[in-house]
Amino acid sequence: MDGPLSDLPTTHDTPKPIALDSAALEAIELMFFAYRDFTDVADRILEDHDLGRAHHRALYFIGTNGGITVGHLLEILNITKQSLARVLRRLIDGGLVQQKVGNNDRRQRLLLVSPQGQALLDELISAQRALLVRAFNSADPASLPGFRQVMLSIMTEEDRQRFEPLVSDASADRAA
Amino acid sequence: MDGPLSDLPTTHDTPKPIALDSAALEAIELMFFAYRDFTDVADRILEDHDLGRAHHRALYFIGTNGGITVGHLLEILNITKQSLARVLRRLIDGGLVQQKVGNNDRRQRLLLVSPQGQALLDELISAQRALLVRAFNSADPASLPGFRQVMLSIMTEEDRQRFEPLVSDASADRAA
DNA sequence: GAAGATATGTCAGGACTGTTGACATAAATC
DNA sequence: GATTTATGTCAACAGTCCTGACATATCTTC
Repeated sequence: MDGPLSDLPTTHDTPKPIALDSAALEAIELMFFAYRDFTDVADRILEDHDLGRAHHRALYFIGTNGGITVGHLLEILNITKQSLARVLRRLIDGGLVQQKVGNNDRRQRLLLVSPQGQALLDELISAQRALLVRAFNSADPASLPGFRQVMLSIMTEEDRQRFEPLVSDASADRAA
Repeated sequence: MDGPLSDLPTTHDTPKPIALDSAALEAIELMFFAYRDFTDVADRILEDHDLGRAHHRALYFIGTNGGITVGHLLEILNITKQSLARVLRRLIDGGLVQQKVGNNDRRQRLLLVSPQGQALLDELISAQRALLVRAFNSADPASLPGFRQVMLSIMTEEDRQRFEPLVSDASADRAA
C-alpha cells in the first residue's frame, strides 16, 4: 500500500508480515524502474561505440579483474561460452581487450583491457557512478547501509560471496 | 567529471564524497547481481510457459493496471509499438490477455488479463515477492526505508513520479 | 608416454527482444 | 471534410542468449 513501515490497520500482532509483503510488492517495481534507468546511462554511451550491454558487462569484469581467465569470466556472467565468444570477438577485434597466454597453464587465455578499453570503461563507470552518487546524495545518508544490505540479501548466496571480502574487511582489518 | 559534490582529495575535509564514491562503485555490482538473481526466479517460471521477459513485463503492468490502454503501456515500458505488438500478440493469442474497446474513445483497445493470465501473473509475483520477503527478513528491518529511498533516487524523475502517490499518501493522509 | 580431462575456440541454427521505416484503418477532433 | 490520434501490421536488421557438435592445445594421471 504505502511506506515500508506503515499500516497496522488491525489489532496488534503480525504487523511485520503484512508490511513486508506490501513492501515487497512495491519493490518489484522499484527493481524494474531503478535498474532500467541505471542501465540507460551506460546504454547511451555504448550506442556511440556500437556496442551492447553484453560488451559492457564483459569489459567491466575484465577491467575490474585484470588477467581474468575466460572460464572465470563465464562463471561471473553466467552465460555460455558461445555467447561470450561473440562478445569477446568484437572487443578483441576492436582493440578494447587483449589476450595473454597463462603463465602456469598455457591453455588459459588471460583477458586484459587495452588503454582504449580502459578509456571506454572509465567513461561507462563514471556515468553510472555519477548517477549513483547523485542518488546517494539526494537520499538520506543513513539510507546507504540499508540499500546495500537489502541488495546483498536479494542475491543468491553464491553471488553474495563475491562481496564478502569487502564485508569481512572491516572485521578482519584490525588484525593487520 | 564525477559527482556533484565530489573530489578535492587534498587536505582535511570532504569525507563523504570519497565514501559515496566507493559506495557507488560497489553499488554498480550490487545492481548487476541483485537484479540478475531477482529476474532469475521469474525466468524459470516463464520457461515452463515458453514466454520471455518481455511477456512478463507486459503481463505485469496490464495485471496491475487493468484496462490500461496500449499507448499508456508503451509509455511505461518505453519500447516501440512494434516490439510490444509482437509480445501482445502472443499474450492475446495464448488467452492470457484480452482487449476491450474503450468506453469514451472507441479507438482505444483496453487491455485486461484473463483468469489464466492472472493465474500466471500470480505465480510470477508470488515467486518474486517471496524472494524479496526472504531478503527483507534476513536484512535488518531498518534497512527497508533506506533501500526504498535509494532505489527511488536512482530513477529518473519521471519514473519516480509513478511512486509518488504512495509517497505523498503519508503526508496527505492525515488530511482526511 | 598414452589416455583422459580441461580450457578455449568455432560452426550452425534457433529463439526472443529491441529498432527503423512504411503503410493501413478507424475514430476523434477541428 | 481535413487532420490528428490510437492502434495494428509487414519487413528487415541487430543484439544476445541457447543448444549441439566438433576441434585444438595443454594439463594430469596412470
